[in-house]
Amino acid sequence: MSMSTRASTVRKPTAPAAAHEHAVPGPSLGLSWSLVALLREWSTRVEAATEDLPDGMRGYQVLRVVVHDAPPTQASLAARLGIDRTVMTYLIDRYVECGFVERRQDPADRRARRIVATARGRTKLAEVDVRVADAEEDLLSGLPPEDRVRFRDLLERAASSITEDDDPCGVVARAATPPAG
Amino acid sequence: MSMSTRASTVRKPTAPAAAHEHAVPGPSLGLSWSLVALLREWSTRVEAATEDLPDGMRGYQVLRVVVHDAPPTQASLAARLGIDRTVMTYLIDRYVECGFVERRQDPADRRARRIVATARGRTKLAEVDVRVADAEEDLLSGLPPEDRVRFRDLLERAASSITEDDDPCGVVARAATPPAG
DNA sequence: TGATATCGTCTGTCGAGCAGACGATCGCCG
DNA sequence: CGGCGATCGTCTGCTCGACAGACGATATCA
Repeated sequence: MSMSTRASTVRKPTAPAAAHEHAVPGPSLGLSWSLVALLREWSTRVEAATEDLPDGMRGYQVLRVVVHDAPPTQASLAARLGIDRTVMTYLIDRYVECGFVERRQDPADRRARRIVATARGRTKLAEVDVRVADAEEDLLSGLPPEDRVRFRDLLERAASSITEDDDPCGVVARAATPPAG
Repeated sequence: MSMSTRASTVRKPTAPAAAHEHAVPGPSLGLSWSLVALLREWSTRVEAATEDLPDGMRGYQVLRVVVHDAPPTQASLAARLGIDRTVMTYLIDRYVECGFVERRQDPADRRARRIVATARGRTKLAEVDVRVADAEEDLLSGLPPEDRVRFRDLLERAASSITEDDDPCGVVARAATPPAG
């Protein structure tokens, strides 16, 4: 769908815990506001939970994919997570340094490097996973348990519906439709 | 809670729509993944919807507060949205240039400038609001309408529970607390 | 009145992301 | 077999945004 390079400038809001204004707008400033608020808090917490991992949350996402998927190449990782290749290079560098992953020549394509997780990397991920899950549960502590479950479910469905739509051929095509038919 | 300056590095993932790997991990990579995915798509779309506003989505948030609240000072705006004061300065600058807002001396405190929206600013906001709402609705198009409503509701409740918990004194204090000692 | 804190502004520095070029390798096609 | 374009990972240089710090103006308190 090629949103072009346009969208940028969304950098993380810094949030140095500075606010504390008494002029809280109160309720319902729209979906945007809720999402932004939730996101800010979420990223703060997850960032804290992943602080001993290189590149914080982003590195966490990378490690996650590396561990759960078949050893991906740097390019596929980059594409999947929306990270630049050049960035992926030194991101992986740091993970190699820490002994969390290894670069291996793909015997089938000697240009590519397969990124595989070390035992240490897996252990670390498991550990951080717990902290992250914890932080997330904490994040939703304002909701009664049943609603949390519902929320997670809806969120997941919404997200998966997106990642599928990502490809214009997507949902339909995957069955048996010739592209642009 | 003072997360210190630590949490950074969360910059927006670029998302040049490059992926299209067939190795979609399938279901349930956790809340993180869903949130990240949803967020990425959301910010791409909202960014597009707010592209003719200075500073994109962030500027949009600012304008929103300016229009809906009593004229805030730059400092309160900055604190509220987690933006640095020095950044807020030139952000407002641009909005003044565009004629969307005005700076007015606060008669009660001549250091502070009250940011007030112009008629033009209000109009523009209304226009962008529609586009954003549109984009958001589009974002959830993968969910049946009833679920969208439920999702919005849950999201909003989760968010508001957070912004209140934000300040430990928060809800209670808002009644009658002297400003910062 | 003087001391201290806050508001908004300006300047300098730092770091991250991105474009572009490069060597190595693949795959294709003649 | 040998050339040709494309791709992978890397490196380099540039650009842009965030943040620290200093500054004048003003408020507040002693």
